[in-house]
Amino acid sequence: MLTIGKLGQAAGVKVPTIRYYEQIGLLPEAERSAGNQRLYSRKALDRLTFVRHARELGFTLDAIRDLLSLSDNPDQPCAAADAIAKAQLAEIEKRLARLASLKVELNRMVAQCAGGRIADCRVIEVLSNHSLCATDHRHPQAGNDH
Amino acid sequence: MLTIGKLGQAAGVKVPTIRYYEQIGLLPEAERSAGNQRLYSRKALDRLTFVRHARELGFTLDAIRDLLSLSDNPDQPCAAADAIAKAQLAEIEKRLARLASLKVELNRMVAQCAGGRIADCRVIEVLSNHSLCATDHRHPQAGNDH
DNA sequence: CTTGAAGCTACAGTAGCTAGAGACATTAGA
DNA sequence: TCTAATGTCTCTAGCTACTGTAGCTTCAAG
Ligand SMILES: [Zn+2]
Ligand SMILES: [Zn+2]
Ligand SMILES: [Zn+2]
Ligand SMILES: [Zn+2]
Repeated sequence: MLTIGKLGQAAGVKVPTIRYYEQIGLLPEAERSAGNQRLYSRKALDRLTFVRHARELGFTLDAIRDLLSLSDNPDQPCAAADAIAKAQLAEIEKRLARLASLKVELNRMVAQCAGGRIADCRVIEVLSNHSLCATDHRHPQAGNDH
Repeated sequence: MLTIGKLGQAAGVKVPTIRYYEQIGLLPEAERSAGNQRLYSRKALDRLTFVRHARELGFTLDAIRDLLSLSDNPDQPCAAADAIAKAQLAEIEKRLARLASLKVELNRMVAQCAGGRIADCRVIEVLSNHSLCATDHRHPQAGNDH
């Protein structure tokens, strides 16, 4: 059995994050020692490692919740899990496309500025006026990365 | 003079968002009508349009605050504005790189799954075990996109 | 037995909004 | 002119996924 600190180290997750996951019901309530400290089994470590890896791949906690409960039913068909992964892939692709067009515009802005006064700054100018942009980078609904 | 609703329509910004911007001091306090409703000038519209465009390009509200105050001093050199834009570009590039590697992994996961039971699902398998990943997509600090 | 690290709970804060409640203002039509 | 519909007001709470704080208790090493 591991304490929360050891578990965190082993999984690469900070201690408060583990407690947070328990609080929101993503992880089951941990067993407690006589002195009320949380104790974790190896299985709990696997679960947390799964969570961490899915987070690193950008899945939301809600998606991870679903993935966890799917992975608890090994005999079920995996279509639901695949659908979640595909949705995540689509989301990532959407963000990639958006970021790519932002990059184009930012590059243009920065490259076109000659470095004079604010009054002549291309950065300020473009920010004031979208019609100076080359692409339609406009906000087709994004999510958050991290 | 425009009411807040007209202003929002003209700039493409929702009414509560305008009030929020005022509340956090990003926009100056608006004049008020006899009946205590906010009234905006054309200059206020320009300012809000600037904010919206900068948001669409992914700048944080803090960065926008700085850009706005820079743009109020047209005779100053524009180095500071350019630096903000360059930092934003760097940030976007960082996120792009990360998302690109996430995309690789998600694609692999999805492609490798044959669509059987959860027990054999490649999606679940990869999520359980990072060593099945092709790249090192690991979390080098990300931010959020819009 | 003492000390310091690690654990506990509970609450506040982050970014950038969004949504709702309940009251007042304005405007268009009958 | 009255009324109904829409718009606006303030205030509060909620969203994601944590992170940090305060003030305490427990545990392990020396
Ligand atoms: Zn410049
Ligand atoms: Zn633009
Ligand atoms: Zn599958
Ligand atoms: Zn991986």
